[in-house]
Amino acid sequence: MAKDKKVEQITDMEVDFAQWYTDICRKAELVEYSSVKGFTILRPYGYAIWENIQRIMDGMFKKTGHVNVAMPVLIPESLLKKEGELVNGFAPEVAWVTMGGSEQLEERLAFRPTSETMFCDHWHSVLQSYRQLPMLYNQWCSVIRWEKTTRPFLRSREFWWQEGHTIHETAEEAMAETEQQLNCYADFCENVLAMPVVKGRKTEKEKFAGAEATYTIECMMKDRKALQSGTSHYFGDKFSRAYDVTFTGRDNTLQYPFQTSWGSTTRLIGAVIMTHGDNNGLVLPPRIAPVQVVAIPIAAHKNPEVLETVKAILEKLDAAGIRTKLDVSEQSMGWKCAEYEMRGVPVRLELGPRDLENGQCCLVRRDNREKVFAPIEGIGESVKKLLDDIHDNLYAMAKKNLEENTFDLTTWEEVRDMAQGRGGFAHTKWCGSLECELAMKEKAGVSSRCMPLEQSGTTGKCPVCGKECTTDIYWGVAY
RNA sequence: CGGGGUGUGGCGCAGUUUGGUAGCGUGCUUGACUGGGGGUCAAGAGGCCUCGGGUUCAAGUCCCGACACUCCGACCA
Repeated sequence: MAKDKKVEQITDMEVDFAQWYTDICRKAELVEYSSVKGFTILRPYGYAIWENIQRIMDGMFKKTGHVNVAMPVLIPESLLKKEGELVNGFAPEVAWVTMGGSEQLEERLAFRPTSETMFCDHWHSVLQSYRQLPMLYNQWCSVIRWEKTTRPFLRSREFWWQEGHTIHETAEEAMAETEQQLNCYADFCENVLAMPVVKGRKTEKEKFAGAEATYTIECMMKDRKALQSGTSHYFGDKFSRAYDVTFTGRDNTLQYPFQTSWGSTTRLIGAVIMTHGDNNGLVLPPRIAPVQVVAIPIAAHKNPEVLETVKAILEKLDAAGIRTKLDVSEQSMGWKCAEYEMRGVPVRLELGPRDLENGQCCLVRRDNREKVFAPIEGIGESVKKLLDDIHDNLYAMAKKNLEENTFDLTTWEEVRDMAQGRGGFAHTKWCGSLECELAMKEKAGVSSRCMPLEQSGTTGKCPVCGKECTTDIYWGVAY
């Protein structure tokens, strides 16, 4: 069939999931490789998705009192090195500036891999009193980490993100902030990206360099691998002490503030691709889709009324706050259908002479390709509802994938068999030892994803050493 | 950083085994016909064959060396 022609350009996900992913990134024109390895160009369509993510997430941050700032991109080596764990954690992947013009620099400067140090340095100079706390900062920027191997959105040497950094008077406040922002990410993923998440805490081995506790949201991709999609860290007063950030407290003593940081990145776009995409291409959750409805007039040359009506409909949709696009190009019907499916546009609106007579238009949804005819009267409301239905259905399908591929297991052999088979998340008990965690990697081929915030409270046996323990934990193969 | 794969018009590839004028599909341009799922025909434009050495009368093809992309590991968001 001719309709499958375009599809042939995208490798089937069952044949080669990695190739399928790369095909979508390129063919849907989200990214292009640049001339520097690991540095990708976000093309207009890909960047438009990121802009929608930014706009919505930024609104959520601001609702909880956060303000945006912009920190320098370069960090002096001496500043970066003040906190040992952070340095050790990031040392292998820092890129350095050593020349200024033709002069060798006195001290080399790091491209920021993350900005904790810059924020601390700044707070050191501006913080004086408890009355200034909390400071709830965020910045949208890119960071550089010299990764060994790279993939669009999932792992690149430069990536775009937001990093929130906050300082608080008390440990309790900071811990509450850490949790609040983790929940913010979870809400965003579920309500905006239609991706269910597992919320939990990272093990000592997996936590952020320098953090006292790292929390994460883990998502399951269609190949049943795990993708960490956002993280929130509690630092205690570790960095404050290392960077000498102090304030005078209510009792007139000098104190160290308690700190958090939290981040999410353009990797979210990769998560969306691998959560909702199919063999026809990208499937975008309506709330971040740059184009929510694409209108295709049919046989418009035969009857000028067709185009007029389509334009009138689009005006109504625009008025209802729906992002639309009109395609009057000379391409054939089939071409347009395949094209917008590949680009993941949630709804295609078709209107031809036949529909004109019936006072209706044809709506085709991307998620399940279902066709419905809707009266032109009240089109704004019906499309709005359709977009919500698509969101709900995408969420339900992703939830099903997560639930059907999460298994309660008791031995490492079972976990190994699962990981080497179809894959998925293994839910087990864990004694808490690094030895057993490493053994799971070594013997079962999985890494710990997180200890879920909702712990069952039951007692069971560690799948490696067999010791009685209570901690619930998820394992999986991760990106 | 270890192991594979691939570099040829914009994109996807053949040609490399056995050296001998640079090919195909698609896309692009122009025109006509079409038009409810990648339509038909015609005429065109477009190539330091990744880069650098070497062998040869002659290299896309053989030899040596770089580089890039990509996949699988290890590491990370």
